[in-house]
Amino acid sequence: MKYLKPWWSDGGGLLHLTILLSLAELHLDLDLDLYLLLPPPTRLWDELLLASGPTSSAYALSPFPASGVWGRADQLHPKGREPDPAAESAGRLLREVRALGVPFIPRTRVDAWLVHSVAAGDADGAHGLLGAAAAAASAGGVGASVDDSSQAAPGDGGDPRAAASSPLDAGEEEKAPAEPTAQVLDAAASQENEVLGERHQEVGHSSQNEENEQRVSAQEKKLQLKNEDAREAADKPDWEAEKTTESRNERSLNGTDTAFSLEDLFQLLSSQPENSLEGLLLGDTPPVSINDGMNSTHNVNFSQAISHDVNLHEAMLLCPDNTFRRDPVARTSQPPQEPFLHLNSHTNSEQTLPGTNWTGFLPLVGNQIHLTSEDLLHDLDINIFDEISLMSLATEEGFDPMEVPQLFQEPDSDSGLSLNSSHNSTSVTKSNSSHSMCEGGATGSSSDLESLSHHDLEGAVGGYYPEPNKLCHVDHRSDSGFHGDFAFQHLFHNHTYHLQPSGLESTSNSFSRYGKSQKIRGRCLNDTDRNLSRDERRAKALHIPFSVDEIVRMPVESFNNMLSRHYLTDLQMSLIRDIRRRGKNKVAAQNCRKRKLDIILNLEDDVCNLQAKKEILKRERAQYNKAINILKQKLHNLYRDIFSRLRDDEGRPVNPNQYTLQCSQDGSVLIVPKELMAPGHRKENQKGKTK
DNA sequence: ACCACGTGTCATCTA
DNA sequence: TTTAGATGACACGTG
Repeated sequence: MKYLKPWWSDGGGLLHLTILLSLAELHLDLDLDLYLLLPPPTRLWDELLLASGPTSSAYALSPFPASGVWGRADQLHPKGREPDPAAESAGRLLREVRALGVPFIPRTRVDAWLVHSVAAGDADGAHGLLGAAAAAASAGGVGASVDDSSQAAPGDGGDPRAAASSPLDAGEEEKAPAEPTAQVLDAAASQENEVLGERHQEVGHSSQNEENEQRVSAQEKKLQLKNEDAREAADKPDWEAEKTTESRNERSLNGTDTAFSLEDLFQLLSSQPENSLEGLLLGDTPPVSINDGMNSTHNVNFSQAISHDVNLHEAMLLCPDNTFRRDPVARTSQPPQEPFLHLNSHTNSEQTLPGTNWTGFLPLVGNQIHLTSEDLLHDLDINIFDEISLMSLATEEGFDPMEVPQLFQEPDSDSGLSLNSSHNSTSVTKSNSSHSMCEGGATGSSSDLESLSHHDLEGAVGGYYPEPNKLCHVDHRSDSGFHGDFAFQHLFHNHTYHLQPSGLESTSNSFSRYGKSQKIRGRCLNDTDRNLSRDERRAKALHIPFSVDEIVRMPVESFNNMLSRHYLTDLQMSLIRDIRRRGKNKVAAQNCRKRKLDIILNLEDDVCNLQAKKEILKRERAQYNKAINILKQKLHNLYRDIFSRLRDDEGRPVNPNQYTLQCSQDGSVLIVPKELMAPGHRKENQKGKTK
């Protein structure tokens, strides 16, 4: 899992769309629909392209005509390629939509979106982005898929309406004509359900109103059932509730799920009076009957809905005319064309800021999106959201790194991180809890940050609740409602970096904490986070502006210069130094072990070589001994032969026991009596006797 | 459950 | 004296 963080500054308003991209999917899924709003070319593009690979169908629709960059993401590479007609068509559509102020939403096959921050007082800008994004998504052709766009674009002459007819729209949507841009604008103007009826009249589908009513009724039933499930889950212990959730997930995957869905939320939103979103978010709204389009209706409290994992994006994408529906059959039949929106209710707390009228854009989206059970498969890792929230802070204006440790502070570290959007029993974004969610009561807590809080960040300055406008979070887990400070009560645990004077922790503590974090990491982190080292996640959490690799590998001078060039808090500085120390030591330990291993291997080789030499020497020794014995035997035989032939002066045989043979330097051989072979005199005696 | 191995980390030593 | 590197020891994960 890897997330990219596009941004878009719209007329002074700043809105962050933090996107979680399953880059693994990018690699695996050739039918990926990826539309991003990014100001290319940026490093993000490189990352995206690098991650997505040449086979992915990532599209980028730049909201900036001035950038002149439109087209497929892989064609937006700084190297520069010719944009394909489909992308140009989509770009023209987007420009038109943007010029008309129609909402636009990037249709992205992502694990999750996070509408992070909308600058206060710039509601128009925010609406422009979000609305435009929604419109683009509704246009379908823009966000459908590469194939879709490429099929529609070449001949449409840039007509956005052509692109607006999404092949993805299946079922009832296929009955409805493609919604032209003008109608998108109408949808933008319509912020209440009643407007939707007008829109349907315009398109000549008055009968849809009746259908809508039927769907509303069905959704009401559905939500009623869901509320019952929620109540049941609330009464059950955690593990049982979890089982219930899993069971529900399974049902959802089978297409029979009646879990609270996007349309539920959207209907709820649409049914709310204008400017009531804030009230909704505060959880002070009465239950609303919602039809899920599947013959069930539910009374849903908005706070409950939010807490039940309803994504704001999802809400944005919902069609207020209730034409939105889920079509598992169509999804399975056309998997590549299915919109793949994994949505979560991570909203920016700034939505409650004055001047940000979220209700203005939410109902603007007059698009039809049918969620698929596949959507539910893509869980959102809570850790990512944790980090997204933090990273988003870093990009916002007025971000103070000093706040980071304070952000980590949370009164109840065991309450579980509520970023676990998929842990609620009625989550529409069903998550695969097997790999993204923690088990147990503290489910959803970010192991990453939890490791920080529980293991490394303890003792840091705290007691501070982050400013609401700095965070974006919805507690999907809470069944108790949607409180005004919901976004901050569960977002951060005691995620504080433990700063000691030495920057180090005692061995025992660090060991125990390390072990705990390892366990938590293994249980809670998704694949990407699991691949991240602890320091990497720490650095990410503290917004260290350097990569761990840089910190570790950088030469000392460069490292010091780097530290001096950037304003870093003591906390960050301490973490950086710790990261560098640990990284260096890690490399040193690896080198040391490698050396040790090499030494051992060399010694083993030496032992083998020496043993081989020893064997050779043994064999040589044996051979030499054998040769010596042969020579001795020969010499002995020679002696016997010589003495057998020797005769004394009287002609008698010479006794070899009494005489011996001596070779002189001149080659002559002497016969010397043994008793005369005294040291120092033998030579002379021998010579004299021989003579 | 036990063991071997690899790895990260810390404390300490060394150049 | 400071510092980066080396290394022993410990804890943990994994097969």
